[in-house]
Amino acid sequence: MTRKTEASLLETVRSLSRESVIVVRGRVKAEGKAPRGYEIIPSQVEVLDRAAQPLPLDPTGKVDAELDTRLDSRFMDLRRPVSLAVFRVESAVMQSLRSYFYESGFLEVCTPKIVATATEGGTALFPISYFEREAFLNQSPQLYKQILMAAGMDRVFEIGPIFRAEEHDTRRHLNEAISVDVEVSFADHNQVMEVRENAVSRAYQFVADRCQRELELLNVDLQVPRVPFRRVTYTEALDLAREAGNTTMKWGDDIDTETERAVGNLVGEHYFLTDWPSSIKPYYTQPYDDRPEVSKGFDLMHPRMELASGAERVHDYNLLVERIKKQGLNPDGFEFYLRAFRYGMPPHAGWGLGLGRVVLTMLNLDNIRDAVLFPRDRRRLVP
RNA sequence: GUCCGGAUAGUGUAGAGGCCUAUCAUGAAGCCCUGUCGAGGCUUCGACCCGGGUUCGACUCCCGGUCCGGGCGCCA
Repeated sequence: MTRKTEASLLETVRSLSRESVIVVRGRVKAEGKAPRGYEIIPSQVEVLDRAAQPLPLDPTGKVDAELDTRLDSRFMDLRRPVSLAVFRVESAVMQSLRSYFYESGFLEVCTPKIVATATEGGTALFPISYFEREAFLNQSPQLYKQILMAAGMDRVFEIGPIFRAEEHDTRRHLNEAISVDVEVSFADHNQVMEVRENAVSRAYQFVADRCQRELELLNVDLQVPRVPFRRVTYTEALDLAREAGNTTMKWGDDIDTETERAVGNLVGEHYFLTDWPSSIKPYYTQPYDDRPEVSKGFDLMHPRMELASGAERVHDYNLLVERIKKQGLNPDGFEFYLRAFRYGMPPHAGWGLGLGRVVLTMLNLDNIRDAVLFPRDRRRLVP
């Protein structure tokens, strides 16, 4: 290397701003003093793109940035290894879930996210303008998964977005989320609970095997939950919370945050909350034959929060119509859905799992926004 | 929605009526030093969210707004 080329190289390197994109050509040389044990003796340095200054946050992690600052400049935030690690883990979780479903004979499906009416009742939907009509963003693939059961697609799964226009403002809610949804024909609630605990346990194992560097960066000592997960009935959960003096709930109330947390602390690991009162579960949840006030609905719980809900579904047309009416909804609005129940609908069961919450609880993150690349909440619509 | 807390250089922070010409770190510019480190040293640059009020004097206190964080609610 001549002195002249060395001088021009030095000038190029000296003039570089931090985070500029370059190509270095040169000889790789072992060097004990270098941080990674080798150095590149450059013969050519090419500047592909010069980074502007100052940077919106410090990508080396030397100086912290608040979540809001990080989300405003997510592209820069993700250059921090700890931030990127979360999404490497998320990708591994999705890979594990997909491979598990494919191995188990599931079909992956895509259901529409633009829907005609607020058919499911209850939760608030985002209205959108659809040519000359009003339409909505779907809050769940629920009805479409069930229609596919009538189509003979006996085992389906979907990983896709769901939208909820609720004005909640917490560390565990977003207005757009990714839902992992499963529906299985000729299965009851117990069988799909097994699918779910296996899916979650395998995802943990996959991450433990494949993401050691990420877990280390994130300072997570990952415990793979063992199957079967504990089953706790709604009634037992209430009793547990009462004994601990941590609830004011009555049987039939929806479980509040305080009770949920109390039971989570007592159980201390993933568990299923089963046998919910029929009155607080949606119309498509199958009641027990011998005690219709109790349903075959279940939630998958992490000690910190709910991860997923599911149920054996009502497959009898008449019962379904009756339950829709009982919940104060108009069956006319459900015609596209109810039609699928008239010409031979197998019994079926399924569930939906919040991907962000799985990652959040797996990595013990503080805020769901940390587990989503570009989160959408009450106030944040960009980036 | 509601309650509590907060907003200071690009980023993260200290300061709680006059000690503020506002602290420290990081960063940027420059100089010096140096086979390795998040290198080091010195110099310089860069900030009090907005509007009103109280006061001789407001970054600091009061009122309103905006935005942020947390709890609860809502989340079939």
